[in-house]
Amino acid sequence: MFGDALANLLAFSGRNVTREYYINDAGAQVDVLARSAFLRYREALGESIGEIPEGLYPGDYLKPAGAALAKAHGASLRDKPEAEWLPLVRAFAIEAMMEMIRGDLAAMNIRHEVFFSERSLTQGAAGEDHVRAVIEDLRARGIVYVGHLAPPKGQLPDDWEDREQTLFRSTDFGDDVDRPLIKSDGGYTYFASDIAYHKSKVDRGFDDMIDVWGADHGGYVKRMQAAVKAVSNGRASLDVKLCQLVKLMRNGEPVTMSKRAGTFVTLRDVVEEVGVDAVRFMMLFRKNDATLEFDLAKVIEQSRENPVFYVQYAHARCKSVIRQAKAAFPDLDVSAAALSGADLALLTDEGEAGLAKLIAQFPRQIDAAAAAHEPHRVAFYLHDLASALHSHWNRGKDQPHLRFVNEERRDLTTARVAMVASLTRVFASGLGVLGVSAPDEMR
RNA sequence: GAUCCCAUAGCUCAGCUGGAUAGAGCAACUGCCUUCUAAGCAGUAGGUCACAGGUUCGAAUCCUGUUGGGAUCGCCA
Repeated sequence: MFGDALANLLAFSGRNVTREYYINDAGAQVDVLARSAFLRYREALGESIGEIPEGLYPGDYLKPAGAALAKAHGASLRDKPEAEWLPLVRAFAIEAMMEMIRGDLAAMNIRHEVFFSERSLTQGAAGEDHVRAVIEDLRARGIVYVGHLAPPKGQLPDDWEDREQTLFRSTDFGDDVDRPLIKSDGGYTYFASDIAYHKSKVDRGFDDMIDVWGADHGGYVKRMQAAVKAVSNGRASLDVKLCQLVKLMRNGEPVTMSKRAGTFVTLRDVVEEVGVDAVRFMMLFRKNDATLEFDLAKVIEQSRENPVFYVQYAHARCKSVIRQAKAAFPDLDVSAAALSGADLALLTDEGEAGLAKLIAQFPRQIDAAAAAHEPHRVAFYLHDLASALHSHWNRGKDQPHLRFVNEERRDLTTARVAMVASLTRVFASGLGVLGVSAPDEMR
């Protein structure tokens, strides 16, 4: 959600943005996934599989994939050796997972232009190995070498053994130690693939890259930035936005996520409970690097108090004013072109001046938020703007001459409607950046 | 042992890249619906900006150190 809003923000401020989703479909984890799916496949064929063995994924989410496999292949895979079914089941399981992920993303209003497969780096259409190519390129430039790594200070891992390995000279680019590229089993490290992936981005012409990671990967930032420098000869930049892990609470108690115990809660569950607008606004109404405490009970019970409604209500009020103005002056032209001729000098009240000032800040707020890569600023700006509008609106209760629609004064109403039309656009645009809907009315 | 992030009101968080009496929401208390939507407004109360130094005309903001919390630390993903 953070990345989606940031991309919206950058696009809205005039930058050329491409949103990519990096699919981790390589490495040992997908083989585990495939074996787990194969187990569900046997289950779907009627076998009793008992407890899911240690080392495989126990989640129920693979059951549909297993059933689909059974439907597509019958019992034909069951007795074959693993080497034969693994590639097939793996591809099938990856597709099933991606289907699920796409569904989750859609439910949260998150869109991507590109889904980039990690597997394609080593197994491209023409069979080329981009990871190998990058390593060789860097080796030729002396940035990759074979050497030894000192063990970490403090606690020594019990299985530590000194060995010679292929290393990336990330210390030349600001990292603390050099980083290995090839595992002891000869496979590439995750980092090696990541270098190739970012190289691919650079080659495709992306000079300003932004990665969005979970905070548990914080130790990874320096080496990735080092790699981007190396791979682009310092031309490209990489900003890594770390989103803190959500600490899920229920009635003040931390919720332990256990799939077996049925206490596993996904963001999608929350979205389905309280609505995508409320969740998105809540997630974006804070800095990305601050830990988010997410009390499930409170979120659901107090969803009425979510600040998103405050802002959406402000937008709805603006729409209401325009409807009322049309009712009072049926022939009033509320198009942007017509309203641009309104006499804004008639807006002399301090509340109106305050609103006008805030409206005028919108472009600068957008620019500042975009430059800092901080979409939450937009959310806070909108909240301030909504506050100013609600406040001014209520002054019309005691002072009827301040109401937006004045049936005696067509010129004044026109000027006020012009301002409200701008407000409407700002609310709609700002909420659009956050990926939150801007309803015409709330009842 | 090392690196990264965080510490602001009882709670959840802002603080526009160094400016004047540090702000909002929730919780508490007091008012406002025959009038454009009360999902709203006005007000009261609540803070030694973790602590100690430093830079500066000026620091919640920048630097150093300390404490407390979180994350990470060859080949995991």
